[in-house]
Parts: sequence; structure tokens; C-alpha cells
Amino acid sequence: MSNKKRFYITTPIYYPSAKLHIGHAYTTTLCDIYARNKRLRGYECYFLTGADEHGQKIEKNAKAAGKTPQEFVDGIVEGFHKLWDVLEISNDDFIRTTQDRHVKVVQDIFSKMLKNDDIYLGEYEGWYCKECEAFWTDTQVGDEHLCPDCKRPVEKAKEESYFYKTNKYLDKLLKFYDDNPKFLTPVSRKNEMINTFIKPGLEDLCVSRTSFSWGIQIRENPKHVIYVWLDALTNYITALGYGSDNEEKFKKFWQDPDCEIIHVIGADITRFHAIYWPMFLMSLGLRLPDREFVHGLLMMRDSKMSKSKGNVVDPYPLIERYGVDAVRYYLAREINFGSDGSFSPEQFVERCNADLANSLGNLLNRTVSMIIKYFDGVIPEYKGKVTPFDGEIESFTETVIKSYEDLMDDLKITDALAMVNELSNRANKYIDETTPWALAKDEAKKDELASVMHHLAMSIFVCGMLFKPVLVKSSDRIFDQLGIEESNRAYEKIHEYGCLSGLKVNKGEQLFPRLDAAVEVQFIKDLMGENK
RNA sequence: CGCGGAGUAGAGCAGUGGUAGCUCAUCAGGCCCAUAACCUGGAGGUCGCAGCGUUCAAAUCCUGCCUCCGCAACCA
Repeated sequence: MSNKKRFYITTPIYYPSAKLHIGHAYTTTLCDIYARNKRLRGYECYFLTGADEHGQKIEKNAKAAGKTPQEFVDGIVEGFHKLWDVLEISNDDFIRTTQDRHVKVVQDIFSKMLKNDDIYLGEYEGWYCKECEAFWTDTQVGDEHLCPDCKRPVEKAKEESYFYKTNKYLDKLLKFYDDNPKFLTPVSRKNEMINTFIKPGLEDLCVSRTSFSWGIQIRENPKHVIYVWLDALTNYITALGYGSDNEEKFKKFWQDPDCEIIHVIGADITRFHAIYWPMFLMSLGLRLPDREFVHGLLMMRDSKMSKSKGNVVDPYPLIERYGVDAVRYYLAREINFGSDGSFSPEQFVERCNADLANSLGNLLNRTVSMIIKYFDGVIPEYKGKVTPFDGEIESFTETVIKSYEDLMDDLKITDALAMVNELSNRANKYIDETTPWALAKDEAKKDELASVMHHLAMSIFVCGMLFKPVLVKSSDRIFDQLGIEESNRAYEKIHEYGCLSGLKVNKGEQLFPRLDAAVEVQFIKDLMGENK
């Protein structure tokens, strides 16, 4: 955990070979929730996502589509922006590896590595497929020696290539792992890196290609393009202006030790982020990130979401029918961040109903109704702990806030949100404990009734604020119904009992209407079916 | 022996040494402010199997085995 008041968080930059699906939405949404929460709490934030646009596959797909690679990626990246827009992703920047600001700097970095003697010119030997113009490894071609792509026989071939000297920085990397136990989590991922890649002996990494041209050219030797990973990984610093005329952001969000740097990544790209990226940074004499958090994969009905299986979930229709908040909430709350999870229509509907409609939505609805009925719609003054239950709900609320913040800071986003559920459940229980409808019948108990209403309004306010990073639209609807003005929707207010005194509530539409499980499950299943 | 993950109540999951928990479903009761919701309680688990493993104490650590899944090939 960190006390740093500034941070930099990144998603992987996605590969624009096809449309994005709910898996990409998952990763990006979780990063967004983290960023929004921290901003709300006064942290200075830089949140980056982007697109990794080079490589042979793009070149090939573009050709098949009858476009230039640049035209091809432009079209797909437009779709990225649209999805992030619909999902309310609050990224501060969007980097594309074909942008000048990136290309030029990557070339400089390569030159620097050459000069440092971190990279040397050698020869790459592998299995070559003439048809696909691609090299494959032993495991990829299998015992049959067939191209994994076109299934044709491959042959041994050599090509001139540049190599990165991985062993030069290996000891330093291992020491870094030891000194920074939070660097790579969950820890099983670190063990995997060490046992699978490092212990058997790390080979030098081939960092150039001559078999295709859609990439960043090496200035010193223009027939080579730079390996996509060396190209892609550096996006994290080129986006901040590293090596440019203006390094202000880079200084602030990377070089300053008071800035916490977090990369959120998927398991399949852990190797590049956990081994090579730190080494590249060492070559450049730069600091390493504080955390690389490996999230799980979102599976479909017990099998992985994949284009060939045709079981990819498209986020758009879900957002359209249930709202962006429900989709964001489901992703963050249902799947324990860091573990694998699976998307299921039943769980989706259940989450919406149980947490959002029944617990939170209904709590707001019944509270606002009672304030209107008993106090003409005005939230009564706060007069301390009046009923025997007020003290407990106040201290419970504080405990929830504290736990929530600690969990959020440690990227335990799912657990943090569960704390908010506990608070809304506790508030529902508080209603039964205090029985306001009974208090209302006795004029002598008017103060108790007033106190109950105030405590309820406050509990809902806290829930709304803690949910705000997730429920980006509904949280404001909660505040609207409580009559809280825009200027008073500040995070610090959640500790301030009394801040709601005298506000005029507005009965609005149901926050989250209860979903008919049978109908909606069928609807989502049909959506998934359409992809087959 | 390629690498990694998982096996806990009918379903889905949490739980890394100290009385087995959560959501949904189910049953009984309560309440009536509310979105057939909310509150209380019950039933339902030999925590994949084995070791009579380590320990005062194991879902949790160790050893072996079984089953499922992911990666290695589009894909976070």
C-alpha cells in the first residue's frame, strides 16, 4: 500500500485486429474504477489506455481488407474510442503506437540501447513458413513441423536480427522482485515467471524483424523493424512525453518517486511486463513501476471467450438494455479482481436485482418516501445519537469507509464494493430495528423518527459516494433524490453528519427497476447466440 | 512428468492454521415505509479422494492420486 498522493495507472494497449469484446471492457472498466475512486479522494491521476498498432498480423489483416495498415487500424481504433465513450471510461490520454510522439522516441530508445551495448546484431534461427512469411518456435510448429496458421510444412531458416541481452540485467531484476514483494501480484504470477522463464535460462530476446515492414524502422538499419513488444511496452513512457521536447508529465508521473505507477495486465502478457519491461527501463536508467497487477480472464460458460468459438459477448447491447452502470457494476463486483471468472446471464441478472434493485434502490425509495410522508420531504436536522441504534450505524458506516478505502488502495476492488453492499444491507436492517412507521404514530417520538430519517439519508449518501466510481450515472441520481446540490457532492462530506440537514428530497424514478429473471436471462442468451 | 489455475450447501462464489461463510433458490415467521421488496430464523456441506502425514488445532501446510479449465495457436 502506498501513501503517495499521485498515481499513474495503465491498461494494456489493445491490439486492433478486430472489434473489442467484454473482456477488454472488463480490464479497462476496473482501471477506470480505480482511477475515479482515487481522483474523488483528491489524488492527482493520469490514466492511460491505447492501441498497439504494429505487427505482421495487422499488415496481413489490412491486406485482406483491401486497406493500408494505417487505414485499417484507424477504422478499428475509432471503435475503441466509441466503446470507451459508452462505458464512461475516464482516461486522460489515449496512445497509439503509430503516432509520431511514439515512433520517434522508440527509434531513439533503440539507438540508445545499441549504443549501450544492450542490443547486438545476430542471427535468428527458427521454423519459417514461406506462405505466411513468418517464423515459428519449436513448440508452435509441433512434432509435425506445420505452420500453426496455414498448416503447411515449415522449414528451418535464418535471418539477420537484433538481440537484447537479457542476462545483463537479470540479477538486478531478481533483486528487485525480492525487494518489492508487491511489484508483481498475485504472487503465483511471480513464481510462474521465475520457474517457467528465468530458472531454465533466459535467452536473449530477438527485438527486430525483417520479414514484414509494418512497424517502426530501425534508423541504423532500415530493412529491420522493431519487435512489437519493445515498441508496445514503451507506450507507457512515450505517452508521458519521455524523450520529447516536453517532459513535464513524464517527470511528474514517472520520475517523481512520490507518484505511484500501476500497470494492469492480463496473464498472457505477464512475461513481457514482468521480465522484459523492467529490463528495458533499466537500460534507459529509469525507475520501475510500483505494481503490475495481473487480472484474471473472463470466461464464457466454462470455456474461454474466443472468436473462433463464436461465444464473444458484445458489450453494447448489454449497456443499451441495462445501462452502463449495471454493466460496470457486474464486471467489478461479480468477478474477484485478480481471479478468473465467467460471464453468465443468470449471475448478471441476480447481481442487478440483489445488490442494485433490492438492497440499494429499494432503500433509497423507501427512505425518500418516508421523508416525504413524515417530514414533508425535508431531511430533518442532525441531533446526534437519538435512538439506541444510531451509534451503531454511525460507527458501522465509518468502519465501512475505512475498509473500503484500504481495499481500493490495494486494488481489491471487488472486496471494496462488497463493503458498500454491507452498508446498504445494514441500513435496511436499521429500518426494521427502529420501525419508523411505529414512531410516526407517537408525537412524543418525533425526535427519534427525525434521527432515523437523517441516519438513513446519510447512509445512502455514503453508499452513493462509495459507489460513484462504478455507478457513474446512478450516483448522481441518488444525490438528486436526496436533494444534494452539485457543489456539495464532495467525498469528504461522507464523514460529516449533519451535512444533509434541511435538504429537500425529490422522489424520482426507481434507481434500478427489478429485472424479470426469466425474461432477461433469455434475452442475454439470445444475444450470445447471435454471435454463433 | 510442458506451464498455470480450480474442485467448499441445489446453483454461483468468499475463506492461506483457531467455533465452516456470502448471494440466489427453498421452508417458516415478522413487518407494512418500499421495487412481490425489507427483517428474523430453519433446513441443506464428511470443504475432490487418500495419507490414520505435520500440528494442541487443517478447507487452509506437506505428500500422492483423480477430475475440470486456461495457456502453449485468433483473444484482456
